[in-house]
Amino acid sequence: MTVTADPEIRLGKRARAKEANRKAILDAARTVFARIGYEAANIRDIIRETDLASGTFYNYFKSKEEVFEALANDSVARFRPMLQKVREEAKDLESYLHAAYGAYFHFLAEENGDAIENGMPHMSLIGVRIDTPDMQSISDEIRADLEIVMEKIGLDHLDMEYVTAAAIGIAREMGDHMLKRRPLDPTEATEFARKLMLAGIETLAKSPR
Amino acid sequence: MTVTADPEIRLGKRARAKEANRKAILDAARTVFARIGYEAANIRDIIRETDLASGTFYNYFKSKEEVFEALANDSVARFRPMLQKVREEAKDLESYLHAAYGAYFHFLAEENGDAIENGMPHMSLIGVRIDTPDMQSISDEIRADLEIVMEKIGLDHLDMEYVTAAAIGIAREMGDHMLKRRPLDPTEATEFARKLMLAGIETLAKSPR
DNA sequence: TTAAAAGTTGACGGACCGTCACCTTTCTGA
DNA sequence: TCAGAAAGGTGACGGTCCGTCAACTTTTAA
Repeated sequence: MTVTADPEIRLGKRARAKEANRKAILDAARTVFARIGYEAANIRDIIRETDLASGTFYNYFKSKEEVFEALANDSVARFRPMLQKVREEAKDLESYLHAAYGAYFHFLAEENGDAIENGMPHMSLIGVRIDTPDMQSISDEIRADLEIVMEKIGLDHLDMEYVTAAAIGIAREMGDHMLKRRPLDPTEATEFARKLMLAGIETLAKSPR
Repeated sequence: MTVTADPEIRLGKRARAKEANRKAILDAARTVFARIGYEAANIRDIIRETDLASGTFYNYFKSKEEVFEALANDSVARFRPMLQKVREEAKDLESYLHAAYGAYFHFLAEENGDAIENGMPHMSLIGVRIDTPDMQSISDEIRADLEIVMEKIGLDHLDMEYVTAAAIGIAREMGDHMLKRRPLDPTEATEFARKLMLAGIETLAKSPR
């Protein structure tokens, strides 16, 4: 006899419907964005892909942009634990860069490997040139991580905002290009970025201020 | 007695009006984008800012996006000669990186220094996360330049697409942050990027393939 | 059992879209 | 110089999508 673990039971009918509707809208949006592209898509297209009425959309989201943000935040939510793991396991700067770039490029390859292909704008972290608040917070996390790692080895006198910006800029731009190559090779991209950034940081640290 | 140098004379009334209308629309667009932001702006807002009729807009541009592209291309057109100069004067990799980043960050500072401030999305190269064809061609030019400079010193066995992507990613992301700092210090950003990238490339070149 | 609360529905007024028939201005060449 | 042709400006119009809201249905809770 199940106690109260199953969402079908612990949540009322009303709450379950809400969850389902929200998910239906997000799924529909993913489908529509993939089919005709984010720019071209409109709210009616999305709602038509579900069996809900147009008015219902507005009980869940204010705009197409907000739906996009929710999808992007899903990606961020999936990525964040990886970053957490990277943070915990990193021994030094090199291993941190390796793990962080590795996590990012592999994540990107998996998220977008097939899903995109056609004209769809990047749904995951990359290229979501719409910078959502969640995105910003990832950037902040990385900066904090870098500061910790670099402080350990006495390189914390650098301009950490720029260091982080450079690290992220490399990831974003390289990521775009990596996704266009066949076969997808996130490992290659990881090695490249790691070496580049490591050498850069070490040299900057030595250079006179 | 003026011969035929003055546009007021060498062009017919018709042609002059066309130029003026086009310019009026572009100026209005710049104003409106700056005032209410690119996303929020619509074609009627732009045309209302001129003394033209709505139908006239479509004799010049197909959409708001196309206007944006024209504005972005203006920036690109202003930037391209600088890149040309950098190319001609660069002696080696270090001087090329210095000159190229310098050109970019100073250009950015001048273009956006005041003009932006409020919520306007970046109009110049940076952050125009809408990647226009002209933008792409700048990227290609830089890659070609880097290839030439690096070939001279025997570093041309690297993955030049990734080298270029990294260089541009650093510029884009650092540029965003630079613009948010007061006082604007493009020289600082230039130094940072140059050192980072130079060390990275040299190390990559030495590392076993 | 039933009244209140929550949530859904789709029709509606409003905004912006892109077009096009009409009109004004400029150009051309006789 | 002038008349017919060409270019281009105009704004009203039908169409689409927007976001809202009163009416309705379903769920909850007492």
